[in-house]
Amino acid sequence: MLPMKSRYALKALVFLARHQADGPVPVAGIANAEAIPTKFLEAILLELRNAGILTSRRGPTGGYQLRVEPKTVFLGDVIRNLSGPMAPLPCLSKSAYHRCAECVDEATCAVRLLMADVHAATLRIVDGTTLAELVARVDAAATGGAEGQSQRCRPAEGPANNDFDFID
Amino acid sequence: MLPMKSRYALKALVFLARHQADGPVPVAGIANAEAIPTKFLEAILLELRNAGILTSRRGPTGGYQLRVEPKTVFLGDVIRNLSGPMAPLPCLSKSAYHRCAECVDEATCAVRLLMADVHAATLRIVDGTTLAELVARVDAAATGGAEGQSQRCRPAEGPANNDFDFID
DNA sequence: GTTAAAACCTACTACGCCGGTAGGGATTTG
DNA sequence: CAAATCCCTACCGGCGTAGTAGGTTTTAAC
Repeated sequence: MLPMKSRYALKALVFLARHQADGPVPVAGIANAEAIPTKFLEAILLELRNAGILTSRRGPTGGYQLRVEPKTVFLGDVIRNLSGPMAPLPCLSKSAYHRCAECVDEATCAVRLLMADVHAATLRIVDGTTLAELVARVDAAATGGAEGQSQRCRPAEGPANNDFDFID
Repeated sequence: MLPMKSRYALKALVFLARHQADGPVPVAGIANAEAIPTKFLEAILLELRNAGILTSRRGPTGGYQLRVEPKTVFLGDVIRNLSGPMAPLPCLSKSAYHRCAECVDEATCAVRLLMADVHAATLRIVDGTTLAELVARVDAAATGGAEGQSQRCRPAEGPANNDFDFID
């Protein structure tokens, strides 16, 4: 499960990308629009600011706004900053690697071999998509309707087979 | 993070696939070989038996063994049986769907659009790989050494670009 | 038929993390 | 100065994870 922190952060960033021209937006404004607990969002935006993604201004007419262009914000970095590394196994994390206690031989660990692929696939998506691309995709989903649903952030690799119907 | 339950289960299944010819294997044997807490593994194997993947025999010379062929065991089902649905958002789960409370419009939810791709990519791997394929891959990693590392469970789709170096 | 090995079952628990809340302090505008 | 806003520290309840404890039942071997 993607933690609420990261979910709220992504929503707020999309919102801020939309309102780039409006100058600083106060926390309460975003919280109301996106149905996010205000105080919680406050802490989240602070972290995004410390991560260099947002700038803030205090006092009346203050608020938060994007510090950098949406096309330079990689969503993987957003998630990582707020919720830490997303490796499915400690031995697959580069930033927080540590050996699995129970692992007899890491090189031939079946779990690791499997999850390495999952991890790589996840990273390819979240680190291969920018905030700008995500906003564009939301727009496509809103205006395009059905055609927005089948659209992807990146052109699908290989044969475009959306024909799997797995359960979860 | 993949829960320990699923990790242990995968390890045990690989072990059992290797020892298919030996008849029933007692829990303690697997636990010792794979460095898994015996009582915990006991509960896990019981669940796998209830899921129809293993059979058991009681008494001396008893133990667990695979009920079905390794190539019919999909790893996604193993994880799902032990740790529940693996959707990154409740609104992406088919088996346990429920609407996100904070989501204003599901069809245009940015978080959902992004995570849907992640989810699909994950399912393609875990539901597209069988126990038999995983065993084969462990073998390749063990004997082949370096060439085993770059090998995938399935032929890579599209251009084989392993050239991303993301952090987590 | 006794012993022992194993599966099976129920209950309990310690710990950490997640998702907040509370309350105030600092800064800036009007 | 007043008010709006960001900023900071501290706290907390609930839940899930990763086990442990302690038995009962079945079955094979002697």
